[in-house]
Amino acid sequence: MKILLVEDDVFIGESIKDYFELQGNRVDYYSSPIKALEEIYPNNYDIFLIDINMPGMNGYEFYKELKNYASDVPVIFITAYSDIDHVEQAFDLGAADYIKKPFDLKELELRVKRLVFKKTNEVKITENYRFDLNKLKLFYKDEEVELTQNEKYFLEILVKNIGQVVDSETLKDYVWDGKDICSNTIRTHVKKLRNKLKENFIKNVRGSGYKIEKQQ
Amino acid sequence: MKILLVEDDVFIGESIKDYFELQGNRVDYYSSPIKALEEIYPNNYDIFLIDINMPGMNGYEFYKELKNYASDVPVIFITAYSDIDHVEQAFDLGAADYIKKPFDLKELELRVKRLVFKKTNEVKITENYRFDLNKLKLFYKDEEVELTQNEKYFLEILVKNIGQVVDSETLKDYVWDGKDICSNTIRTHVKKLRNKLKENFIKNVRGSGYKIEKQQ
DNA sequence: CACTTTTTTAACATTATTTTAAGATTTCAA
DNA sequence: TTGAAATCTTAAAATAATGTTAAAAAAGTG
Repeated sequence: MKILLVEDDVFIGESIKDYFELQGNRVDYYSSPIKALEEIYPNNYDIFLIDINMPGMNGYEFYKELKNYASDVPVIFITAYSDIDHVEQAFDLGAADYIKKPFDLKELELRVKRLVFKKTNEVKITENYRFDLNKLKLFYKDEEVELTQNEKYFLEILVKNIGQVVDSETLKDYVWDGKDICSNTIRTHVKKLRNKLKENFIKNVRGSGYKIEKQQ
Repeated sequence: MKILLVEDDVFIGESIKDYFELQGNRVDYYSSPIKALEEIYPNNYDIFLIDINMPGMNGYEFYKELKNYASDVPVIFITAYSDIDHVEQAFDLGAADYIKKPFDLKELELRVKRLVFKKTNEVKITENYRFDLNKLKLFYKDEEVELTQNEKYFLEILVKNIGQVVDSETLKDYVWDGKDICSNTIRTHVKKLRNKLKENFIKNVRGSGYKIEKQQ
């Protein structure tokens, strides 16, 4: 799971980051929303944790920006306020949840898990293929398909967005962590991956990116 | 909005019913899940509000039944428990949300509204065709029509100005980013697009440009 | 270090899309 | 009715995106 955390109180921020990283998650922590906007690809996250009261740009405005690029990523607003108006504003913006300070980290974990692991962690790709989003493992009829690290990340982001196109900027950022790679690298990886598959469920959408078709 | 409410505590049940009915909604309230199962048609509701701890049949079991007939209706579980096992069980079942007792009715309202009035950015073009302005996808009766990049942009600008003529300067500027293209290019694209459609909703307005007629 | 595996690059092949050109058809007004 | 302008249609050329292959570079392993 990859988390974007934006919280101006560095003590709270670091605590949350440590807590989730200890459980094997990836946490990108920013204490300033402005800085975050400059550096991130919103689509790469499973969830946003955003403080509402921050200097420079408040959490609502910040989320409005993110939403343009990642309308499907759930957000939990962290707030020191408790009045219903703030809750309402949050929900109007499409918030998935909100949590009031001070809170127990365990409670935050519950709320995060509730949103992120909405569905089962195994996603059915085709009749025979399924992908385990926790263990990043691909199975063909109960038999594991051996994947390299990059292939795992590649499938992870595709499976997370199953039915939707994942563009190459998102792929670069997610699989290669923003590193500058040659234009061919993605294509070569797709080729290698396809070679390992008995059915080619990795579809290219010309001019946009790659996707896995959603089953019905 | 039509709500199914199943809650064994009659005081809470009636309060919720009154609250939502005051706002012009219809609420079918049952204090017993067994009774509810005998009388209702699950598919008639926009949302289910289900208490978890009920005598006779708990909320999870009750929802499992409903789900067979109405898998798309979102459910909010009402619970007095706060431990993770219950939350997990709820979400394994596909719960859209849960809310802990005691809660503010306004908060429940916000959570309900968020689920029921999810905003979409889909524009109806004809009886069978609709266009998603977020994802730039065209659908014919729930089936996506494959479009090339330029075709997507072309439809986007037409749909955004539905009912109005879009002149060729605007088209050039929007689809081709101002690039100098031969006078025939637009026509060829229109032709290709029309070939993909079962109904021709792209009308030419001689001397002006193209438009999509507004539905009523 | 020597070996294997994985990742990246480069060069070229293939395919899909976009654009152009040129003839056919439609439309509208004189 | 007729001619010019606009639009439609078709095919083919030009361009751009993706696919393929092999080999070099980098990373991991004992």
